[in-house]
Amino acid sequence: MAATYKDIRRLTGVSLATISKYFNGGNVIHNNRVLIEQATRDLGYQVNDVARGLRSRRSMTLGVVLAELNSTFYTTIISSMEEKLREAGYGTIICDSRGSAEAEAEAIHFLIGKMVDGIVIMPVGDEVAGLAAAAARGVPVVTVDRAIANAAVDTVVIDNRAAIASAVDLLVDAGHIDIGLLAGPDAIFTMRERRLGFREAVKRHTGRLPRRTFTQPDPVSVQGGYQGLRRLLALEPRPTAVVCANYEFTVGATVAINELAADAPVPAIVGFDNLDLARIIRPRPTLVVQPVAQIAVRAAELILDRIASPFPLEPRSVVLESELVVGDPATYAFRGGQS
Amino acid sequence: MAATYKDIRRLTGVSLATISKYFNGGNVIHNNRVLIEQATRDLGYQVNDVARGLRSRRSMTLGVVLAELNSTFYTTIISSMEEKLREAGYGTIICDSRGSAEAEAEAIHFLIGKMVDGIVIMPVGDEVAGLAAAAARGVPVVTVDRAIANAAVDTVVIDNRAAIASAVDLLVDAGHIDIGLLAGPDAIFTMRERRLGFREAVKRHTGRLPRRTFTQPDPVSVQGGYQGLRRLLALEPRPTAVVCANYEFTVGATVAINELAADAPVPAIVGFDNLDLARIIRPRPTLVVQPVAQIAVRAAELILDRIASPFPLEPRSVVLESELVVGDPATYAFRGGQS
DNA sequence: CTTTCAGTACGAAACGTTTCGCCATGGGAG
DNA sequence: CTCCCATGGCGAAACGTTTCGTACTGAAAG
Repeated sequence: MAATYKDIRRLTGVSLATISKYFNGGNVIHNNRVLIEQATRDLGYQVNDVARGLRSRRSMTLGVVLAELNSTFYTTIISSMEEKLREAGYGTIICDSRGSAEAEAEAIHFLIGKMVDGIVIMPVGDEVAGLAAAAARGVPVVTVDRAIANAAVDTVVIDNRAAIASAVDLLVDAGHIDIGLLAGPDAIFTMRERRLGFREAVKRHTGRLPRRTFTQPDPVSVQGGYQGLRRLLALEPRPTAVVCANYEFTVGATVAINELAADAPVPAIVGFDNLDLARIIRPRPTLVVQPVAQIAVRAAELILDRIASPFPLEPRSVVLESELVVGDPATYAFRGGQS
Repeated sequence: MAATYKDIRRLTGVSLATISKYFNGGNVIHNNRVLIEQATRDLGYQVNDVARGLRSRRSMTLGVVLAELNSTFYTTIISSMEEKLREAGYGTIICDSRGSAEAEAEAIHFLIGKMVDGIVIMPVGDEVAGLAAAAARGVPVVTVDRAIANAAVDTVVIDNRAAIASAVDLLVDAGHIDIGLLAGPDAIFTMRERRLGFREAVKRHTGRLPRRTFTQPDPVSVQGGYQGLRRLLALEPRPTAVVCANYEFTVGATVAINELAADAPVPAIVGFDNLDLARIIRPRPTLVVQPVAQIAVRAAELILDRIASPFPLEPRSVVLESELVVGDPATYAFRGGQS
């Protein structure tokens, strides 16, 4: 159905080798160039990347495995990354692991079968099952957002401890002492780091470790943030401020606060990610904002670099800084002790 | 580097044809089956989909072209669709056209080169440039969310007129007469349909066509919704209610309303999409909610069906209903005439 | 007037599968 | 005991490229 080099040869008399050279930017004598271009137009010819990939062993396709397609944070990263990769000529196959390590391993298997030239992964847990398989086939891997225990892969993360510390600092400055944390399980890199950062920061300020933390098993759930905030508020003494360790928790906590009885004391709150949120919620919340576009761009750079490099590179690790976007003072002010 | 059939043959003595049969689920005598399985394990063998795709002319990969990866509405659809497609054994290559018809055509070109077995597209405008090329190569196409003028492709859309009408009905019932519309340009199918539905509904109720509509050239922009609402409110007489024709506009309009002076009359508002929004904004807004998961599933079904069908099918069109999720009465109540 | 060399062109052999046509085997029907 | 048919196996030829080694050309160098 679709035209091939052979059709072009038939129309032009030029050999396959020369046609290949033409389509790969090589030098071709003017006359042949014109002939090939004419034939290409006449036939509506388009290079078959599958055949090309088989022979050249480069599929010009990258795989992306992410923990949750339904999360703004991840899709924003994908969006920037896809743009960058396409500019470099690469297509992007996206797989959603839905937070399951098993699905993640399957996805990697799948991508290897598709002969992707590299894999960008936002890992579910601390171990990624398919990593050995990828390494065995020389498929480079870059992890994003979450680091992997002692694996020789490139990594892009933010400084999670500093991120949380900046939130704690603000709250302490505002007069809060009893601060709660709403985070996911320690099995998740970001949650563990943020919890550690939280403890460090609280200890640094108060000399004591915090007690008020709530761990929600499902990290990417609005519902979890909702319940978590309610649990925290049920504690005695009740925390006067809460830090939410990711976007979904921030949304859930906001919902819960919205539902508080009018006379109930509203806790101060600092959330995570997604600046848009700051614009639609009143009073304007304070958020730890990650440099999403940068994360994406750096990840793309790392993987492209590694693919291009003729010899194995040392594993590299990029750590980016987050920013605390301070909202309406009413949302983080200290309004006196517990009720 | 990676093992091939030849390696398996070397270890087992079984012919390539039989090995192929095994990996395609054919009948293989018990002894051979065991041998092949053993060798597969020993070698860490995995089928090369690129070679398979070249020979069998089925790449088991689908392309998705969407107008904006940075839009919850689209990513939610992608998420459900990817799951469905993967279950059927297909990988998904995602391309973001960023609202540009040119990028859209490029994306289709790119996908055709990758020998995708089908393309799901959320078109930018009323014409899709690459459609002919896809048809010429027998690559089936399904459009989602937006229909395309007289093209022989399958389509999944919602009943946009009814969707908007349900919003207008609610507002009219609440006592509003002077209702504004915040929509994007008519070049976009959904925007055109929703505007038409709006006019029809208003006319049906009031006997007159509405005058208060604002068209924002950039349809997927929060900023546009923000400006649009301010423009509408600057009109004399001022509309007492506003319908927002998509998600981004709804967010933008909400921001604008949040910024209204405390004493300024707040217009009633009905928005579009993304139920999560309803949970974090207080008072709870009224939203036209599209059946996102269903849209995705139906689109996946259509494309898989068409790929599987040995003979060309009639173009099919699926129209789904949206749902009006009514929020806090305060957000749509009529509070008297214009100021 | 030969030698050399840069610039191109070409044929043929890959790349790792699937698929086609043909052959061997063996058990049941006649 | 023969014949048939179902089952499974095999070799070889694709699929549409890239790439390797070789060969041609004409102009510059000797």
